[in-house]
Amino acid sequence: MGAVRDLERTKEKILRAALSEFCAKGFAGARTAAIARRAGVNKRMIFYCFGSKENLYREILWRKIGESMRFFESEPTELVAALIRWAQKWRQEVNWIRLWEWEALERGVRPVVAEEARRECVKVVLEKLRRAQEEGRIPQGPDVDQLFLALVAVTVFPYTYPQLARLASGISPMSEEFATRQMKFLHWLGERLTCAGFEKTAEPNRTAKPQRRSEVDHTDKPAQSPV
Amino acid sequence: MGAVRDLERTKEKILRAALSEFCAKGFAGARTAAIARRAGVNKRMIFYCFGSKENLYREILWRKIGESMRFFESEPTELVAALIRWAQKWRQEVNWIRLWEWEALERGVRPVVAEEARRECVKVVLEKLRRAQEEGRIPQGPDVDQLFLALVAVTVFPYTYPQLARLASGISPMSEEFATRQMKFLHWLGERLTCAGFEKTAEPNRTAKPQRRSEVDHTDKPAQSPV
DNA sequence: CCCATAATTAACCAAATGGTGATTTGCGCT
DNA sequence: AGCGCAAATCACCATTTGGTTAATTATGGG
Repeated sequence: MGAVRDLERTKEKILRAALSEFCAKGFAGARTAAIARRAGVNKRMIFYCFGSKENLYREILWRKIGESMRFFESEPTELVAALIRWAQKWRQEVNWIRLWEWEALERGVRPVVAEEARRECVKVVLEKLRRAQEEGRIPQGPDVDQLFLALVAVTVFPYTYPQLARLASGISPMSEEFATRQMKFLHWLGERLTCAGFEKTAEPNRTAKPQRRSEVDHTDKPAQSPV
Repeated sequence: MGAVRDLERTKEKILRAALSEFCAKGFAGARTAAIARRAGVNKRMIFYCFGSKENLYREILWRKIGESMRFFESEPTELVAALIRWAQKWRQEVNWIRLWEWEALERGVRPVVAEEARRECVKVVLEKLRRAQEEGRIPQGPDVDQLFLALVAVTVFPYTYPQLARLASGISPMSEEFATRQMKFLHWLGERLTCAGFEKTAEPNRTAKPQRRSEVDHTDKPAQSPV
């Protein structure tokens, strides 16, 4: 086995360990010694491989951002489906959310890494929403920007503030039970947002017309419906 | 002026400075030396007054939680109004949001301080929602827990992830422009959520609930329970 | 005015931190 | 076998950290 004295392998081990550590403690709170211990590697190797704690952090952000971009690119256009899909994604990627959150808190408004890539990623989703709006699949009323933020907000929030989610619902946001309730709510919300009277204006309209019910698979399949 | 050698005054100065520092850097990132400098006070005084960094932090949480509870108690029952009111509140209390967020990240799911007080605070709002639901002022469909989380989510999100808000909208979430757009969106959303397909039975019934103010306790124990 | 006491300060400390220089160890090659 | 070189280790550093010991200064009461 080439596992001894294999630099690539060592790098991977460090990256994996560093991801956990950064997710758990943030950049400032993370300890290089702890990363080394978790990785089962001499602390010196961190600096040998990545030069500095900062560089290591950047490297991890790059990787994670790449992943998330790939996710958004393959995301379904139908609103309820997207909501469900996102919620599931966040649930199984709490670490990524935490990383994101740490960064917002520690680093401030300007992304330290891959600003362009991120902008691109967001733009793609916004574009989809805009097209959906033009084609009448979602209401014309709201700003797509704001709508997008709201959709992400609703799905991500319980994992961003697990404390509050637990206080409100009485159970852990990581539990199956919570996920079920959330799905149910997201369905309701999605229907609300898409169905009633979006043909013309955002005028409140009494004709709550049941519309094509979106098929949602709770399993995390690719759910392809590109563009 | 009695500003010289006044312990209460000194405490206040420290608390104010510590609030900024903790909001900016979190607990781990905050530096006692920086707090002292900001407060224009000898570092030793922090420990003289509060015993430890940890205690100082707890004290601040206590105060802020008290504030937020008072806010929620006086909050309007009408949904759109509540949305608007919350959004405005968050906007002018970004520091409080940050503190909250830091805590979620650094301290984990279990509140370190005032768990009971918080639960009470959430319960009050949930109760209002439930009543609104019974009286038909908001739809019967959704779980109040989930609805509550979603409402908070939508209003708080831009300030939680200013990076993303900026990427999506192109402007700073702290700008006037953003606030305007958000208000417009919240109106739209509120209408959507309340109007279609149920009867509106307006009954301006407001019950003021007397609230016991908790005594500040430096030795607040985390109320441990294995999770 | 004096003195006990409380508020304030200065100097200091042990532990921990990110980071390095020097050294050893093992793999691949001839 | 022996050599070159990269991978891995070890011991160490300068700095920063929360926290403390002990000295100093003001204040209010007698």
